[in-house]
Formats: sequence, C-alpha cells, structure tokens
Amino acid sequence: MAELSFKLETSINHSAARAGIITTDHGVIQTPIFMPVGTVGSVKAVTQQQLKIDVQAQIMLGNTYHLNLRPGIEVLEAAGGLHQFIGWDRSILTDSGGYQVFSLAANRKIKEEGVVFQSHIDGSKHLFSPETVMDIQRSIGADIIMAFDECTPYPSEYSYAKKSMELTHRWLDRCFNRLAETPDKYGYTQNLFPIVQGSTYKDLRKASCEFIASKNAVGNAIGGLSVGEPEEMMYEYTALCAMHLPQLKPRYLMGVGTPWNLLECIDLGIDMFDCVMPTRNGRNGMLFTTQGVINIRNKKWAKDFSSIDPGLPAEHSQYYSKAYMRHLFVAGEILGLQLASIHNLSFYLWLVKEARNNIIAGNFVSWKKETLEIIKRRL
RNA sequence: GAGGGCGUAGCUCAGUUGGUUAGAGCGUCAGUUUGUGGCACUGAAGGCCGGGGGUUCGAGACCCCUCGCUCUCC
Repeated sequence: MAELSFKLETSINHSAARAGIITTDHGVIQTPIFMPVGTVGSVKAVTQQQLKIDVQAQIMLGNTYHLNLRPGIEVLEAAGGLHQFIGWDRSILTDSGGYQVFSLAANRKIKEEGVVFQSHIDGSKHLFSPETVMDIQRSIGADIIMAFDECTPYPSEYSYAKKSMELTHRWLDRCFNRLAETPDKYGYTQNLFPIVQGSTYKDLRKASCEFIASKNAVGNAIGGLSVGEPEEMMYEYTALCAMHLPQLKPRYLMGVGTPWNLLECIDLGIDMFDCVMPTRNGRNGMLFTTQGVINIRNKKWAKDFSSIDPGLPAEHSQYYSKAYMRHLFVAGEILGLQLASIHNLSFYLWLVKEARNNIIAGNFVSWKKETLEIIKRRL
C-alpha cells in the first residue's frame, strides 16, 4: 500500500487558492475539502450512510484522546481498526489530542515527557506522550494521523509560546521516530502530518513552518489558530503559514471554521479543514444555507413551508421545510438535530466543492466575493 | 336560585403571620459556540396582581361592593 499522494490540478492568478487530489489507501479526496468531525467515532447525530450518500463526505475525523478512553485500543484492535469498527471505508484522519491539551487545560499537566490527562469520564490519569499517541493512532488505524502538539491558548506570552513551540518540535521528532519503529497494523499506510505552532508571533510561526517543512512530511497542518483571536488575525497568520509551508503538499488548517472562514482561507492556499461548527451549531439551531444564516428556533419560521435550503442540491435540505425544522427544534425532537447536522454538513461539503469548481474554472476570486456577501447574511 | 373555589407575565402557576425595585417553569426575542467532556450556555423583553372602594405608616395578601370563570347541590 502506498504513501499518501497529492496532485495539484491547477492554480490561478491573484489568489493562492488551488484544487488538488489527495489519494490515500482508502480513496481519493478532492481538495479543498471539509472533514466532518466524529470525535468518538461518530459524527454526532449522523450515520455513516448519511455521511457518504447525503453529505458526500470524503474523509472524517476521529480523536485519539477520546477514542483511547472509549472504546479503548483493545476494542479497536479486535475490530480491526476504526474503519472496520464504525463501518467507514473512506479515509479517516485522527487528531492527536493536542487540542485537548488546550480545551481540557484544567485537567492536565504538561511535561517534557508528555501530558498527563485526568479523564473527564472517570477521573483516571493517562499519560499522552508522542510515543503513546503514535501507538494509539497505530491501533486506531487512520489514514492521516496528527503529530502530538500543544495547542497554545490565545493570547500567550511570547516566552511561553516559544517554549511551547520548541516542545512541540521536539515532540514531532519523537513522533516520527516512533512511527518509523512501529509497523502499521492493518495493511495500509498511515501518514503523519506535523503541526505548526507559534501562537500569534510572526517570527515563531515562520520558524515553526521552516522546521516543519524540513521534515518533508506528505502533508502539513497549521494549529493554534481559531482559539479566540480576532478573525483578521487568524487570516493574517494563516496566510503567513501557508506562504512558508511547501507548495506541493496539502495544507490543513485545523479547527476552522465558519463557511466564510473556509472561503477566505481557501483563497490563502489552504486545502483541508475540519470544524465542529456545522454539527454543534446545527444541534443548537443554527443553519448555514446558500441564502444566509438561519436561527431556526425563531418564530418567523413557524409558517415558512419553503424547504430548508432551496439552493442546496441535497435531498434532506430540499425535502423538509423550515417550519417543520422549527417545530422539531421547539419540540426537542431528535430528528431536528439529525436534519440540522446533515444539512449543515451538506452545505459545507457543497461549499468546498463549488470553491473547487470555481478554482478550476478560474473564477474563484469573483465567485468568492459574490458568495461571501450572501452566505454571511443573517436571515 | 343556594353554597364553595379561583382570577398574579403570552400559558401554567408560586407568592410565608400584611413589610424594599412581585417570582418560577414554559413560551417569545436576541446573542455565544471554530483540531466536540457538556442536544449546551448567556442575556433581554414581557405585570394598573380582574375592576372599584375601604382599613393601615404600608395591601397581591385583610374587609365591602362588583365583574368573570369554575365546581357542587336544587
């Protein structure tokens, strides 16, 4: 089986946007791409069939920290890996738990060796080091696995950001070493993506990009953004990192973002995105549509029998009405969470596909401008 | 017709022996959510306490009248 490959189909002037094709042992991923988040091996409220057929997801995410706690590597190995366990034959990417160093900051201690987490489930203590995280990801068996890093909070002091970045770099070497020492478990190749850190300091970001680029990985990720900094700052640092990461390798901006974040960052040369927003915000009644943003709980939708999103070529979004969706949310019905999640993910996947088509057609910049005005509106 | 019960936010109701700017749940409205511990969280609007009169320093509460709803009996 083969290492991940990335073929750049085209690039255009006046924008760093590009369209590409990533190939893993589980298939082809057309970029730019959005990857639904399925932390514990489940994209909340959405079945794998719905992800494939309705959402048209090409790759999904899992999380090393969460999957290690439940169901644990014994079950995953007995199942033959996460793909087999959850019934997903397309690509999978697992995050390393580096984000949990940030999001579960109250429950962990960082050391040179690694991070000791106290489980949010039962309080038990677990050491996550570059080595254990690589081992767990071997057992999970994702096609793309992430280096163990520290996602620094915003704002961070320069001295802390520098120290943390250097630790992340040392951990990266240990990740590569461990991976080289251990065989894959299920007969297909696992590809390690390093992660750029450096907080909101240009010299650190540049140094981190150069360090990461020197590893010559098959793809590279930008971490530590969209953690509370102003939107403009996020774009500024995304642009800086994209510029300093290899042209011919996929660039993955971790944890981003809103639909408009995606378009702006595609413009800056980003190829891969993941975010909980379409699912989490969907479950809270926020719908992203081709017309703009809807709070489906608002009374004004009570008698609006038009479809959820007439402009989106997705079956559920055409079939069910806004009024019915509102009713489901007001009534607290589970179906509302499902439909909102499927709709939002369908919209995200549609959006990146449209972006791709317009990059290839050479229209991306003008298409982006028109589209942003519409999809950012609050309806 | 007689007797009893009840009228407080849009709805359902809580308001101690009379004591500061009358509360809750739901609903309404708005906001937050970015490598998912938390189908979550935050906030706002909304009241001549059915009406009138009286007692009192002070009434949603006590007294009288009145209107409306409701139950039981005839």
